[in-house]
Amino acid sequence: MSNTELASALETDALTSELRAVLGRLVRRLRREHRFPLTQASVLAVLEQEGPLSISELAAIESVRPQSMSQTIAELEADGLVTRRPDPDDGRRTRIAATAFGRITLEADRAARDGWLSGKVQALSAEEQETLREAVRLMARLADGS
Amino acid sequence: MSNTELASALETDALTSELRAVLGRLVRRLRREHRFPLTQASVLAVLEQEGPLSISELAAIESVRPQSMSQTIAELEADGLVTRRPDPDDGRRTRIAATAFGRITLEADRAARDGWLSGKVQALSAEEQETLREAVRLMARLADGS
DNA sequence: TATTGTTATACTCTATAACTATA
DNA sequence: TATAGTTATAGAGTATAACAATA
Repeated sequence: MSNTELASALETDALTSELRAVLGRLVRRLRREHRFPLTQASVLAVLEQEGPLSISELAAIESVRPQSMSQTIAELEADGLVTRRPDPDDGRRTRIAATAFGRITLEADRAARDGWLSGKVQALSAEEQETLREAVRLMARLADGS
Repeated sequence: MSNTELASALETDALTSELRAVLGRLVRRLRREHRFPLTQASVLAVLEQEGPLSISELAAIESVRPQSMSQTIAELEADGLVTRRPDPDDGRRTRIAATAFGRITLEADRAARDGWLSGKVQALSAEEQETLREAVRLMARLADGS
């Protein structure tokens, strides 16, 4: 490895470490702004956007195991935030949908939590927002790629 | 609010949602690549870089409560990855340091975990890496700001 | 057999409350 | 009183293993 390549690799390692550190801090910060659990809010937001989905579909979207999603949905249902209906075409599947109460709760949570982050994001300049937008695409590739 | 402002706010909200979603997926992905727990690895890396630190200092760096850090350090110590020595100047403080075994273990973990992420980051173009670098700075402001 | 989903169990990670010891 | 740290307890979030029901 040449000196130039070595220097480049060290810079990449530093970037990687910093990325990992800031991810942790940002997730923890976001968690502290909550009304109800972060995962539940995330699932509810997906359901509101995408309409009724099955447990497996939700698990794939969130990159968690179906068993974990099953638990999350059970909690949301116990709180009256989602309903489950049998899929008319496939007896194995369940169609999960947000309730009206779920949508209202999500909106209230957004005002508190995303509200905090949205405010922060809005305070960034247009150029900074564009940088963040590109970085989100890059991070999605990192997270979802093979 | 004008139509232009409304459109801008909606775009910011979308960016915020996507940022939140990708953070979750990336953290989970990173967790799956582990040898030993993510938090422990993070603390060990700080200790290796910054030398001996107290529980409170580590808690501040990681943005967690001192009680939580106390628990993390107890686990690291039980595994022989760090040592604790009384601070000679302040009887209340403890100086936490990485052991030789801790440094070796961290290196092995990096090969597996940061190795995975580093490889991903290195696969990005120079421009993309620069975007990510800027975004890390922005996210640090979001996470650590008031 | 393959897919969908559940239940049981355990581990990671973090928090709050209540406490001790030192400054 | 204020600061550093610990212990106890609880809750969020996720995983693996074992299982039942349906395709």
